[in-house]
Parts: sequence; C-alpha cells; structure tokens
Amino acid sequence: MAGAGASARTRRSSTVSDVAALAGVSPGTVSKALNGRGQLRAETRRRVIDAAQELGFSPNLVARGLIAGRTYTVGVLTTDSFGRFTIPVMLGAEDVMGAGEMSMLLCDGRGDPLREQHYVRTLLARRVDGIIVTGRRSDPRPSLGRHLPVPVVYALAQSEDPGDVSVVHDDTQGAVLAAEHLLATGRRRIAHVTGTAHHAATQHRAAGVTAALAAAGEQLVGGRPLTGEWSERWGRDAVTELLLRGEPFDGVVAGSDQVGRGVASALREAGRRVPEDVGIVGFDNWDVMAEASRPPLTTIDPNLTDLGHTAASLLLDAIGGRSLEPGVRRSPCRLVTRRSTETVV
Amino acid sequence: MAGAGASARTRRSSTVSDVAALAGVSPGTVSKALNGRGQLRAETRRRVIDAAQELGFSPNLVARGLIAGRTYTVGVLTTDSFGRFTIPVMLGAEDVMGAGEMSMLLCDGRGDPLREQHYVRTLLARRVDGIIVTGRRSDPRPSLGRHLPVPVVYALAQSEDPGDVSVVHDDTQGAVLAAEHLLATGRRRIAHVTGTAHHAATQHRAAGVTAALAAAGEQLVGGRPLTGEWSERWGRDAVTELLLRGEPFDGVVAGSDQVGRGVASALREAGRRVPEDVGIVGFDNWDVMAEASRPPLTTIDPNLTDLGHTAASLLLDAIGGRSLEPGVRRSPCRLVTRRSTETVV
DNA sequence: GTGAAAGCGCTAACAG
DNA sequence: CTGTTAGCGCTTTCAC
Repeated sequence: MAGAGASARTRRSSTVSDVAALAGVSPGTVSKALNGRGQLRAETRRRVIDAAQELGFSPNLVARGLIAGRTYTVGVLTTDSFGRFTIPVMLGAEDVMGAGEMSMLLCDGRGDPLREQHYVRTLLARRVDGIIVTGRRSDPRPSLGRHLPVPVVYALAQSEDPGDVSVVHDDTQGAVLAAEHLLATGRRRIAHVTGTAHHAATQHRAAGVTAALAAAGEQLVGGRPLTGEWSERWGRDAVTELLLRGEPFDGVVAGSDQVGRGVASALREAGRRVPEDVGIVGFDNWDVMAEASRPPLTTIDPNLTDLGHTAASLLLDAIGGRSLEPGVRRSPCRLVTRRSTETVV
Repeated sequence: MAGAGASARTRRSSTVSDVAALAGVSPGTVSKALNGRGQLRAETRRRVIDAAQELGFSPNLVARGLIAGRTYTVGVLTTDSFGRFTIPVMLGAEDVMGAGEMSMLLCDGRGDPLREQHYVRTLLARRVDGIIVTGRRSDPRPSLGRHLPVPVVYALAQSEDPGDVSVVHDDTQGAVLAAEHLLATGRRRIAHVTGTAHHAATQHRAAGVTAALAAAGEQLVGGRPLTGEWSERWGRDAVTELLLRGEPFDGVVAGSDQVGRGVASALREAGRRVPEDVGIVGFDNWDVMAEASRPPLTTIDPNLTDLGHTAASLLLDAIGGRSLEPGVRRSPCRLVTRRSTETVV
C-alpha cells in the first residue's frame, strides 16, 4: 500500500527518447508524430502513438516551456487574502484560462506589501506569462509597477496607476439600478444606509443613489447617506436612528446585503412591513445573506464571475501580443429581484 | 504608456551567460557565485553579484526545475469549487508551502469527474511535486488512484481508498465538545437540530452529541436528531416543531452556524430567552453568521487552517521521501464561546 | 520521410 | 579558484 505507492513514485516517467527507442525511431520523429507536425508516414505516426500509449508517456511541459520561452501559466496575486469577493472572480478567470490550457499559480499577499513584492519576484522567476492582481476591496491600490516583463491586469482591485489595466464592477451604475428599481416600484422617500464612509465603493454607491433620485426629482431622506460599517448590526442601528428622527421613508438602498438584512430585521421588529411599507434593495447578491433575510432581499449583483472572465480575456489578449488600452474598465451590475421589493397586487 | 509597457515586455530577461559576460567569468562560475556553492574568491563572487544586480538577473526556475527533476510546485485540486470551507484549508496550506518556497497551482474540478481527470493529467504534465485534493464536503470521494507518480493528500475531502492519506476535522469530537459544553453550563434536556441526513458530517456530529449525552446519563430530546437542511430557515422550522411537541428542552446543539442562527431567532421570537432559558451551540465558527446571530453563537471551530497546515506538511514530508502512514487523520475541533451559552451570574 | 545536431537556461562534474 | 563540458526533455532546423 504505502510501499506500492512509494515504488510507483520512484519510477521515472518516460521521455521522448524512451518512446523513440520503443517505436524504433528518433526522438525528433516522436516529437513530430505526437504533435502532428512535419511529414510522416501514417504508419510511423501510428507506431509512435502506440509506443507512447504503452509507456504512458506524458510530455514534460517544463521542458517544453523552456524552449517556448513561456509557461502557459499566469500568476494570481491577491492583495488581501481570498474570500467571498475574490472567489467568483477567480472562478471566472479559471473558465477562460482553462479553455486556453493555461494554469493559475496562486499567491496570497495577505495585505502585506513586502510579501506581495516577494510573490511578484517568485512569479517572475517562474516565468509566468502574465499576472492577475485581485483583492477584496475595490479601492485603488499601489501598482505593481510599469517595468514588469509580463502583462498585468487588476481585477476588482484597481491600480492607482492609470497606465495599468484595471477591471472593476460599476458601483455607481449598480446603485442607480437599485434606486431606480425602488422608484419604479412606487417608492419616493428613499434612504441610503451604507458601510464605511471612506471606501471607494461606499462613495460610488452613494453617488449613484443620489444621482438616480435627483433624476426623478427626489433627494435622499435625511439629505445624505447614513454611513457606518458593513454589518447587520449597523443596518439595525441605522433603522433605529431613522425611526427616531421621525422623517417618513418608504425605501432603503442598503450598501450591502449584510446591512440590508439588518435593515430588514429591524423594520420587521419595529412593525413596519417589508415590502408593503418599505422596500429594500441590498448590494452584492451574497446568496446566503440575501436569501436568509426576512423577507429575502432584492439586491444588486456585481457579476464578479463575468469580471473574472473579462480580466482573464484581457490578460490572454495581452499575452498574445495585443496591446491593451490602459485605464479602468467598469463592468455593469445587474438587478436581482426578491421579495423585499415586491409590489403588492 | 501602453507603448512603454510593451517595449519593456519584449526585452528578453537576462541569463547566466549575460551575467557571466558582464562579470567577465564563465556561466558555471555565475551559478556557483549566486547559489553560494563551490570555492570562489570573495572578490569574484562580489563581481558576479554586482553584475547580476545590474542586469536585474532573476534565475529561470523553469530551467532549474528541468535539471532538478522537480518544480517546487504542488497542485491543489478541488472536488467541488472553492468556498467558505476550502479557503481556510488553502490558506493554511499556503502558509506551509510558502515557507518552503513552493507554489500552488490551482484547479477547480467543479464536481465533474471528467474535468478532474483532465486536471490531474495537466498537473502531472506540469510535473508538480505533489497534489492536495480538497472539497467542500467531507464525505468520502473517489480516489485519484494509487498509480500516480507523485504523492497525494486529501484535505477536508476524504478519499474512499483507505490506502490514501486523508486529513479531515473530527466531527464527532467537535460534537462531543458542543454537548459537553451545554452540560457544563447546566443544561440537561438537549436537542440536536442538524442538516442533511445522509451527509457524513451530519452522522458523525449526531453520534458525538448522542455519545456525550449518554456519558452524562442523558439522551436527546425527542430521542433522535432533527435532520433537515443546512439553512437558517430549517433551524427556525425545527424550533417550531420542537415547541409544538411540547417536550421541554434547555439546550440545542445545532449542526451548523446557519441552523444555529435560525434556532436562535425562532426562540427569540417565541419568547424563549437565549442563553437564560435555552443554550445554543453552533458548528463551523463561520464568523459572519455566528456573530450576527442574536445572541452571538457559541460554536465549534473545525480549525480548517490547521487542517491545511497538516495536509501541506504531510505532503511536503512525502515529497521529501518520507513514506506516510496511509489512512484518515482526524484533526481536533475547538470550542469558541459566545453569548448563546453564557451562564447567568 | 526520417535522423542528427543544436539549443532553451541552468547546474554538476571534472579539468586545469 | 575558475573554465569547460555535458545534459535535464523537448523541439526545430537542416541534411540525407
């Protein structure tokens, strides 16, 4: 068992020369036969393929990479650990990479710039064909630098350097969608309960809500967003505050699904009916939150998997030699409706 | 901008020969100087290092790997996508791998055995030194096979083949911890509200709770666990059911934090005080759930990061030539106390 | 059609 | 002490 495994493990895997010997041809011929290049007699090709099969030959991609000068590998470097936001981006990227027979090398910066620099060096030493930088926050982050020998795309994490290529979801557009949906379902007095004031996402979302309301001749209840933290607790506290102020409201754009869920539960406990008296739209489409909320939350989906697709496609283009337009690309968000904004029949 | 980037990108990175030429020595000497091997005059070493520095030389690890016959890379293959459970395992693994200058190549099987087989071939063709198989569920899964040329460790996902090396957290021990904690805080009539009946985790946890109660001369309220699904909604429904039955209870071991949160909220709404009237222990220590619960949940932490450490260390050992004891290793869970089981003063 | 030879970038072994 | 040579496994001319 353990012994068997160990013995299997010590057996050196076979090479083109082994295959060549068995097929009675030269290594060069094996290469041509197996890769469908050159002019070979069908019978020779057959013999080589059979020999390869028999030996369980699997070409050494390391050796191939050495010749090709590329590795068919990209590095994925996170600013600040993996999590709920980075995963979908990576899965999206993997869809695209996998199709191109590219693999992804994973590095987690853990929010430490030194660690990050170390990883960049490692990735370059491993001769990755390109790098995707990602991270939980969309706030601009320091660039890896312009001098790198391979193309870099920032996904979700945006580079401070406008000369870099960044892809982020469009928070402003998402927030507009949220506010317009509340307006469309008949609400007029809309509040915005959101997260940490200094986050870029917070500011963009607030701008979107404000703009959408202005376009409809309305303005935010209370005149400005209620900023706090990205938690359910803050969502609940904010509702208490709103009710205390006494200013009437019939809609809330929440800065996140967690905040939205807090808002929903506080309203419920205060005897306000959702969606009859107040409509709520969350942000993130974090299914487990949005669906466990009572009622389930209508929310804005930032389409992070698509974002990953886009980032990976751009990177592949750049690796393929296409020169990319530098700057920030914003990919659109999508409205997902659930009970919290249903209109009563 | 784009142009500058592109031009930098076309510049071939320098090689040992370039450094050798600049330093006025031979390539072999460069290798020795840079790797601190062999006997060199300090001054020569200095000159080589300076030259390398000047050229921004970074050794090509692909070439090095070709010689060494290993790549200092391990493959991480997930059974069924990444998520809440696999992430901590991977972070734990990365801690260990990073220290050994090993990188991780990521593949996501997406629950498709064909896709998985494809990835295994890819990883082997890339000559990874070993493979970590992981996945969201701890139920035994088909082995990748015993014939692989590199060692494999199953982390969180357990292999069906007892000849493989698997590391999983100890659900039974965790459940014992949960039940004992409720007993220790003075509860006697304890119910178990848990998830999908046929999951291995469900069964192990139920066995643990039952055993701990038996050891204290008690048995489960209702005689057997209430199985349902891994959701808050089921936690709430189960409480309704329990209350309807009328059988008194003062403690609940929940099969997950989501279920636990559902239990907490239903009890709250039914006017039962937590922790005064009923104590609740969750499972998973999913912070966002456990902390947002009212009251916050005491829970069992499966220590997945440690599990990742262990898996990676085992794999490194195996790569280093140590032959591993096959079988399943169970790593212990830990109790994390929060308000839901606080004893009143 | 097929083989021989050179070389990707690096290191190890052996000369000198 | 340092240079030369050979070779990791593969592909790619270029002869034959």
